[in-house]
Amino acid sequence: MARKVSRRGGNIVTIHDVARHVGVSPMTVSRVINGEKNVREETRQKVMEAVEALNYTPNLAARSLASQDSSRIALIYSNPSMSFLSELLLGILEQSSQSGCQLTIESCDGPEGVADVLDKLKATGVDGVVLPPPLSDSSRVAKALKDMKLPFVGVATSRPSPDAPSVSVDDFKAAFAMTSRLIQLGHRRIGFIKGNPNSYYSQLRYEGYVAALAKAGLMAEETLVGQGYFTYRSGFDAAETLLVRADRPTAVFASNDDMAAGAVATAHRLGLDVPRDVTIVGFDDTSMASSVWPELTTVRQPISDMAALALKLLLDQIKTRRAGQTYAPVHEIRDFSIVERQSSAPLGEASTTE
Amino acid sequence: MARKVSRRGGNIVTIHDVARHVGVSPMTVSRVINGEKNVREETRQKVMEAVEALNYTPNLAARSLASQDSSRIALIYSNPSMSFLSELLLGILEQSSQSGCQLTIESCDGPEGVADVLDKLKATGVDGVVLPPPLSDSSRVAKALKDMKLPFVGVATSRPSPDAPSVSVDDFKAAFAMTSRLIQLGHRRIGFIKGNPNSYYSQLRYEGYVAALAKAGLMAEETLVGQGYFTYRSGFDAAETLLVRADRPTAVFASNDDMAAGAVATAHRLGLDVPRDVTIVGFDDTSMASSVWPELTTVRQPISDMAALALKLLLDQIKTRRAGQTYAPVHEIRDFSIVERQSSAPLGEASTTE
DNA sequence: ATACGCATTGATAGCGCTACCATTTTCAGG
DNA sequence: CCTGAAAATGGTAGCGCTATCAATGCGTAT
Repeated sequence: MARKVSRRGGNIVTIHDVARHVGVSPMTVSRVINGEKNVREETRQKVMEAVEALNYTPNLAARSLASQDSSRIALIYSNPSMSFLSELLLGILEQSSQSGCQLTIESCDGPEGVADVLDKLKATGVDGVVLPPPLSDSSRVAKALKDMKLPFVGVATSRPSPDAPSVSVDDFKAAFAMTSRLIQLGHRRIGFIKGNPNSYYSQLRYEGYVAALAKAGLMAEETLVGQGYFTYRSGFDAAETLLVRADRPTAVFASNDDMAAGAVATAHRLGLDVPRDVTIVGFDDTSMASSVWPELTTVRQPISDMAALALKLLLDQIKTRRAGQTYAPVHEIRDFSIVERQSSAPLGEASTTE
Repeated sequence: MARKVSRRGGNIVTIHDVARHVGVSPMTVSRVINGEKNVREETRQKVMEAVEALNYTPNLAARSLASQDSSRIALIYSNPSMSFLSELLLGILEQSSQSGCQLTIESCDGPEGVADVLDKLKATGVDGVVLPPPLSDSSRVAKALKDMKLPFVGVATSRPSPDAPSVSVDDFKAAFAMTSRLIQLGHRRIGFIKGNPNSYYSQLRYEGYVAALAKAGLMAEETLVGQGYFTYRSGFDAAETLLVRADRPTAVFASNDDMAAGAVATAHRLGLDVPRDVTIVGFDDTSMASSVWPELTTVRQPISDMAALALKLLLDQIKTRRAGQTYAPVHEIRDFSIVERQSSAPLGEASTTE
């Protein structure tokens, strides 16, 4: 009998082919590719080589069907800072295609709108939910999810729910580090633009700023702090108050990139050069940061990684729950970093670029 | 024997349950949910009702395993205007989860870098590729894909490959429409900021602008046209040349949103109010358009829909090819629309908002 | 040497769905 | 009423993988 021709493109290589090639059972191959123990090192090696040689890639559909772990997970977002969202999607997509889970993306209008989405999801049947900010910060949403007994995970939350895992950076520490960096650059009058007062992480960022100033023996002057709402426009407006003053700050730390970009626009409008006349820095390192000019110095969160990890945690949680065990939520903290671009400069230094 | 408890969350409903409920065979149910003919109307009705009643949703993993149509498709992007990308992702994701195909996202550095990515993909085995701009415009990439006999689809291409399907808007017509709108608002001196000269759609947008002017009996003055490269910075710079002149244009049409945002920044820097002193409009309606202030009037492309459709076309193509038939590429044109926000105003009108 | 425990491997039986072919039903025309 | 073809439906056999448990091999305590 002739070998059946696969209808799949080129990928006719199955686990059986690999098994035959090595001379073991498919089961052993399965164990190797899933990284289980109880496989002799020698065997593992041989299988690995065969996988490499035959260019085998597991069929995710078959895998999730067989292992019954195909989960439907939903990502619910509101107030999409698109740039944040896209990075998030990138990370989550990668992970989901690796884990072979079905992703649904839903949007809603703020924490209030979540209820509707949840109802809809309940009808279609989801197994878990990923919550980016600002939803991840809402205890109301957390409660709703908990009531539905739906596992979820928060991404970039500063106030993680005690019931659900989360992945975030240390907002306080990050804001502290950025502020310290500005001080190190020689700045003493450092302005700050707060984010939405409802957000806990907004609060943390502010506290980090204050703490860094304090450590350097500086005081957080109220007149140097503006209130924003994480939008470009709010940064634009808040910056005006800060920058029209004669004794304006030499540096402004906006607590997200959108507001920093708005602040830069205001600086320009007031005839101030950035960074020559004023240093402006942001937070998040969304695509906004590198698409405006001058490109923003900012605090980078590894959003994509965080999202991937979050999904993994969620899947773990679901698995654990299905096994009937109780899940102890873990709260992962990722490292941030400070990316220095063209919007910041040491105090008093004449010019930087061109 | 006790009913086996499913390990899946809530979704224990299988095609068998539905079949039993109606009193038909699973096969019939399968036919109904896949919209095949050869099912009596009466039967179809009953099955539909049962599906509804039991809240059945097909298991995609099982489906794609059984039907052998699980395709791996890759989205390759370069020069990610993140905002564009994220909209694209949203659309493609939705479609892919419906179609049960595996998505991989790959990035590369311009058309030159595609070769490497392609090699990698070839190794892991993909069945098709989705190409957003600017890659979708590159005949070099198209050729490489064709040589590999790898099906692909272009999103937002103005110069579709004769061998592959594509989805796009009519860039010429859109630019024509926007320019006409500016004329209708009373503007006569209308500047234009071109995009990257390598992009064909950039060319088309420019031609649309010129044609609209011509139709209104206006001439496209060379001094009113700036050269940009689709980046914020390039719009920022190009706008300066246009706007410092005493006889500056009263409106500037930048051929994408990033450049328009850059132009707005320049206008502000020069002490011009937008839109009071100058109207500035963009193209694409990416998130950039609504995150800057004033929010940009722009040409909206339904990116998300286009991406979803593109994926569908790609999957069709793959299916057709597998069936051994020849595929005649279709080129879909989607409708654009003009979204008027705060960055445009009728000529001479004192103020608009606040 | 015998037995026991542990690490390693293999055989079997599906996961939920659909392709394929066999079977039954339906209904026109004779 | 019969015949034959088309329409409608059902039965069977996997898709590629993994859970489960049985079987093997090996080292060590008895």
